[in-house]
Amino acid sequence: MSLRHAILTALLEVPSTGLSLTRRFDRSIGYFWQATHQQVYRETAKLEAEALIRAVPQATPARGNPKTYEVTDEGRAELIRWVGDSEPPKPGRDALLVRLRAASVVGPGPLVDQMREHHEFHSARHAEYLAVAARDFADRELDDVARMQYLILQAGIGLEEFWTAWLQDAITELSQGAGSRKAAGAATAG
Amino acid sequence: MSLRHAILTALLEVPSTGLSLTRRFDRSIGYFWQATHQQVYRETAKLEAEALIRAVPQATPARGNPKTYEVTDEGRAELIRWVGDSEPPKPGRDALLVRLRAASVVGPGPLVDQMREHHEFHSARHAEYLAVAARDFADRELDDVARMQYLILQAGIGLEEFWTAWLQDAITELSQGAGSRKAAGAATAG
DNA sequence: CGATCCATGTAATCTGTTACATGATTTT
DNA sequence: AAAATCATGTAACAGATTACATGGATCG
Repeated sequence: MSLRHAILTALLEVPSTGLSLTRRFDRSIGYFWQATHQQVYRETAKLEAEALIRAVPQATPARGNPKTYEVTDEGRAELIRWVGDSEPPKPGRDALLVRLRAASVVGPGPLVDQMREHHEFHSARHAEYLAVAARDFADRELDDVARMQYLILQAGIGLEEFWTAWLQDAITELSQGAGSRKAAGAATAG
Repeated sequence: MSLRHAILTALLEVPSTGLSLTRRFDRSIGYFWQATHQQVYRETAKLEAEALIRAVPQATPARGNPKTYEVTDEGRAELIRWVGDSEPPKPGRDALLVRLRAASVVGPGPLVDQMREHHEFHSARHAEYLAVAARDFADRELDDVARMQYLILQAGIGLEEFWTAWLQDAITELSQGAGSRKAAGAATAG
């Protein structure tokens, strides 16, 4: 159950409304954990009911009557507890690899086009991350907090770098193979 | 909806019972798509109802009366259709990175131990993949099918390689930093 | 003949996704 | 005054997880 803890973390960093939280799930947090606004609203409602977060009273209510949340002491304690939790590592789910495996059985079809799209996506994101790294972490002394943040960013950079390279290989392979032969229904008993 | 297509692929490779399918989701398929036996049974029931797979009549029913499934022509057609489907790439969810980000706000606690476990896991899996690569793909001419399978394996190898290296870095960083200072509640508005 | 494993399933719950609803506030 | 945007939500559903149930087969 990481969503609530991602929200607690985000709110500790800076108190936010549901919508601005959602926006952050499209950006920095969303690089490794996504959530739609419905998930955010549902979860903030629960968290407020459990008194792990609370709405900050507002002097001047803005339009749409937004509620700004902040984390309570109980919320902070819960987050600290959770950080110490251990969870067995589990490999992610990757639909593209499922597709490629299917393609190895029934033939690739237009899968290469898909891969080109993915390649573009990952390569763009890679550039994005590098820009953030240059902007926020280059040429300065990093304290412990900044070093942890940099580590997270480096994970992102490394992953995008990997996928970009792998997709490039895969595209080359599939483009070459497609013309010469057709993939037959050979079996690999997993 | 990749589960059903992962199942179709697996059954095309080799007809299986629910339980042996589940086992394959612990091994080869499970390297990039996991499923519990409940998911498998539910999905095979649906697939059979939709006539995308069918139970193979058995001469000698074994214990527990297992049903062996195979893919119908409709099933194969559906899989081919799905391989051609396009789906926007979405970055995976990674609970460990959420934890690390939380740790950058409330302090790392015993997170390093977690990371050591993960490091061990990924390094073991890396070795596993390399063994498979050496056993199944070294020193032989690869046809199109084998080359696609090898591509999938290379994705696994590359990812495990990356995580192993990154975790090593992260562990070093966290071990160094932990003694000197405590992470304070500095903010990074995402 | 009790323990263990094979094989399939039900039920409840949680998490995530998609579609739609509502009202208020800017903008044009 | 209409259109677009802000902000929060409801409802329905799909997908995933966890706990438990059942009955037969084999093993010691």
